[in-house]
Amino acid sequence: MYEVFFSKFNEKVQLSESEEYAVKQFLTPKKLRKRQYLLQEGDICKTVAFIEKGAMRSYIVDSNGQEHIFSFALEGWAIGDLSSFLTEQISTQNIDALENCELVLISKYAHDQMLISVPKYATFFRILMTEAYIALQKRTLSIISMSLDDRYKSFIDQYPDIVQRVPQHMIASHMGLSPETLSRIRSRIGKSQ
Amino acid sequence: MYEVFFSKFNEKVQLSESEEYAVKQFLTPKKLRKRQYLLQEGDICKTVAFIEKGAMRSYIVDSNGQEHIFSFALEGWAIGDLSSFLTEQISTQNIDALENCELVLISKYAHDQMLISVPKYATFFRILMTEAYIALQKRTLSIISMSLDDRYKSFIDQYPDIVQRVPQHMIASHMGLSPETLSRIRSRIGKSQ
DNA sequence: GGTTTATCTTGACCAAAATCAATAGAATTT
DNA sequence: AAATTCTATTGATTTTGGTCAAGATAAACC
Repeated sequence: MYEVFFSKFNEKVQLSESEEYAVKQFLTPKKLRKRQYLLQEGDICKTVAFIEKGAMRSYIVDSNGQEHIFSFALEGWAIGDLSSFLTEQISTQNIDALENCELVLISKYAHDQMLISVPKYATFFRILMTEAYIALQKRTLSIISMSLDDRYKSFIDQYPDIVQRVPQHMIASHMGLSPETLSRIRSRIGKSQ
Repeated sequence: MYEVFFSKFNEKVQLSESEEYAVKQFLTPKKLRKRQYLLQEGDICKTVAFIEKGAMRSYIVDSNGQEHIFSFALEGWAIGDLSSFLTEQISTQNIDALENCELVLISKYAHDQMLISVPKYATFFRILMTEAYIALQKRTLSIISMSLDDRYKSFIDQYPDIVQRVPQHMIASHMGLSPETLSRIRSRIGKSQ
């Protein structure tokens, strides 16, 4: 149990047996069926979810009722509304399962406790946070500086597994485009993948 | 010296006198004249800069030679190419001063040392990192889901000081727009500010 | 197995932003 | 003080992506 989680953890910060045991006490397993919600807007994000198996997404709904996907997450990734989780304010995001999922949940209480009592958790969290920031920075740079064709090419290059497992119109939504436009981009660049 | 830096630090994590002294040993003051570079693309980002006074920006240049501003930073903010800083790979970003600046520099060596020897620095860095991520997430959400008018309104609302101190065409660049389009947005919404 | 629903593509048309160009006022430089 | 550079606005035109609509295929559901 928790194989993917601890393999990721040990890849970033090496844990001893006893440390691993200590962390384990704070974790909760959870299964989610496809289309089930982990978080709905208006609620407070009470847990961060680490994905052992499956695929999830987070999205917001704008004033016209249109969905906009903020992020995808596959095995080995974490998902949650960090802003709501840390401040305990209500969230504007929705998070649901794109496939049946096996998750490892970390509650706010568990998170706060581990930050205090398991120094390596603080390190692990800092590293994940930094990596997430760098990835988001890269995405922002590509939005403000690249052509749509290049943005899509770089996306399939960086996340081929997402392209394979997620419907195309959701990738369009993630890029801030209409499905029709993404379809035309693909035909322009030769439907690679 | 370092007033703004330590006031920010203590706001996030309270330091004792001796801890403050320990941190001080790792800091380097630096003044930059307007238009001077802190980092040029092709170089490795060797320091993170904390701004005591002045204004800076980071930007990338695309394949057509066009500049795209990634971020602004004023007093109390930090700036640097985190990806290059942490991995010690060459940077694609340029960082320069928009006004004469007084900076506090933290080198990679100082950063690594403090992470090990000053636990509260690790906490401080984790908190800054988390806040930066949340801000960038908010920006990304606004890009994929809001109208340009609303994005600009929310920008002047959130960063009135930047709007006042930075030329309009740079704000257009930061939003990924042409200067003409931003000018037209302003005339549409009534030139607020 | 057959129906319904989801997904993707393509075309026609429309709306929005980019580009090109000209102007004018501010701010810097010399 | 004059000249130069930077900045912002406005108009005309072009380009790009969005919207609407129809059709085709594939997948999920009963």
